[in-house]
Amino acid sequence: MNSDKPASGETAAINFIQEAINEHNETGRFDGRVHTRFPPEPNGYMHIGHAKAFYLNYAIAQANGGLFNLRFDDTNPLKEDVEFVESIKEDIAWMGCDWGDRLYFASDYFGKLYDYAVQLIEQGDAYVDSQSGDESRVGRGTVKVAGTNSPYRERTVEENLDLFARMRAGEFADGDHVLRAKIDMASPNMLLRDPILYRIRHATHHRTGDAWCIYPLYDWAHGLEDSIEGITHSLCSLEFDTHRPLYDWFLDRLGVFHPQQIEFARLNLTYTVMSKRHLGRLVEEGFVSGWNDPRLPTISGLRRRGYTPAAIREFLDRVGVARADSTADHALLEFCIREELNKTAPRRMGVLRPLKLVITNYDEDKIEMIPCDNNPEDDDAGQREVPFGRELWVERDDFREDAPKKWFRLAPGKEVRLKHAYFVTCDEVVKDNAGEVIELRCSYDPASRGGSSPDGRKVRGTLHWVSARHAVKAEVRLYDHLFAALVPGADHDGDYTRDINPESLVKLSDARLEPALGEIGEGERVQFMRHGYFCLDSVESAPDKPVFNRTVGLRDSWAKLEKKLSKG
RNA sequence: UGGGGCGUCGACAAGCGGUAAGUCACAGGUUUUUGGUACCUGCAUGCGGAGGUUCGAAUCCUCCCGCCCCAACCA
Repeated sequence: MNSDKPASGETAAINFIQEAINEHNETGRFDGRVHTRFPPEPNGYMHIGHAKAFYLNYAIAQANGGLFNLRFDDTNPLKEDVEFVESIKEDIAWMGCDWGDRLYFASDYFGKLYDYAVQLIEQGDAYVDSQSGDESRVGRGTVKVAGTNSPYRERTVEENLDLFARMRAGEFADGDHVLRAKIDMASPNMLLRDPILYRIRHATHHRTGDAWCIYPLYDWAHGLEDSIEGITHSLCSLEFDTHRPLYDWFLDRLGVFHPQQIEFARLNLTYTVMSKRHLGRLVEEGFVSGWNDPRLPTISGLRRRGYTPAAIREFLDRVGVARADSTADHALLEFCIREELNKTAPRRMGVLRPLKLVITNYDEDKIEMIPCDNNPEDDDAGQREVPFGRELWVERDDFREDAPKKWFRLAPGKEVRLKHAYFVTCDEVVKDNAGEVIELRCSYDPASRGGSSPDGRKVRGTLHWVSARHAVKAEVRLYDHLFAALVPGADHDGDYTRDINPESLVKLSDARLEPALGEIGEGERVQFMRHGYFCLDSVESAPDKPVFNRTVGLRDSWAKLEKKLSKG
């Protein structure tokens, strides 16, 4: 499960979509063929909710020996841009979803779509409407009141053909006319009240330039895009359920290949927001540093944070696919990345908030190279040698002047184990004028080298450490939920920015790391022992000033225990 | 004149008339040179509610309640 590509057996347990496919295979509806697609609009960055959609499409195709297309649904030149095309491709590929040579654009079908529209007009199934936007809005009625027919609804086929050709030729201004399907203005399904197929937009398209000044709308274009590509199963999110009758109507009227649209519930996650619009606002208003801010659920953010494609896929597999609105627990995502990194990430020692520890009975100039296991979970990971000397950095949080109950770590007079090295006992606490502890003076037991004593005495606490003389200085960034609320905005009338967690990013600029961490490469993931999993920040890290991101912390049962003790 | 979708443990989610899987979370314990990991145990007499059909109902029927989506020339 650690490869970049999903294993074939990895795909999720059978779900209702696979059941539908099984049924189609039995009846021979698609001749046993399974062909899916992911149709993003290039107007923003991909987030983990999109990942659910494209991974589902990809996995379903894989599981059935089928094909998966990537198709950009670029029918609205006002909102779309090539910048997004590239980032979307990068994110989908990174997730291991391979579209082979099947990269398509809805804009490639503009000519065919136009011809189909002409066919519809000729059949008497579409007409040019010349009402203003306001008029047609009023005419559509409301959810409880039937709409009324447009005064232009009964134009002749010839007139419609002429007007439509002139729309395409650029004879009219934006908004002068639209092409509408002639369905039923009284339908209880609002979408069937003569939906608009084309609007006039004198805008330059990022791919077709100025070749067109009329652009198709989603409902008209989407089913045909699927049909043209021979898609068998058109998977989309729940809100398109009411669009399905329209999807079917166009395909039936045109008599073309007819894929099956199937809707599933989109992914929501606790402690975050998940829509391009909401994420975009966070970026634009500076609540985060960009679309790839490590606190965002964007694919680029998760990547920068240190998440792996396999862990995200595992998460998606565990969440499953169903039709009920749901909000997955963010803790499950964290579980998945911990599960993988525990098995794969080399262990290293890093002191985040340094406190000097001096071993008074250790020779001033002596340096020992201490062999340390790279990963107790992986027998093949081997060992590395870490320099040890008289002056060390240890974690400030690992010392308490007044040790609480069940405290296993450093305190005056207490003995602890320095991981892989020696037992040390805290003899003296040195403070500055302000009363701040600035140094611990300890003595070590030379017989305890390697971390165990020949007399067999037990030491409960094991601490990580870094030789002061060899330490690499670095900045470390600790991340927490971007929002403090389970469902951001729920208690503030939807204004999720009011639930922003002020401590979602903590920068520690004075961390001291073992030498091996000075040579780590981008994309490598390590465990800082007793802290969590970290990687180099791909944006702001520099060779002379490394910056590490915490992907996720280790479980901290001491923190829980202490909380309980202080309450009890 | 409204239409559509959905309600099974704190969160996901199996279940498809034969007597409530699993995972995360949570709680307790064992092991431990990471208070990590691993392992063990516990966690729905109950399936939104009320009736009904049946030997038997989360599964079928009826009514009710709740939540989500639809009135962009967005997707």
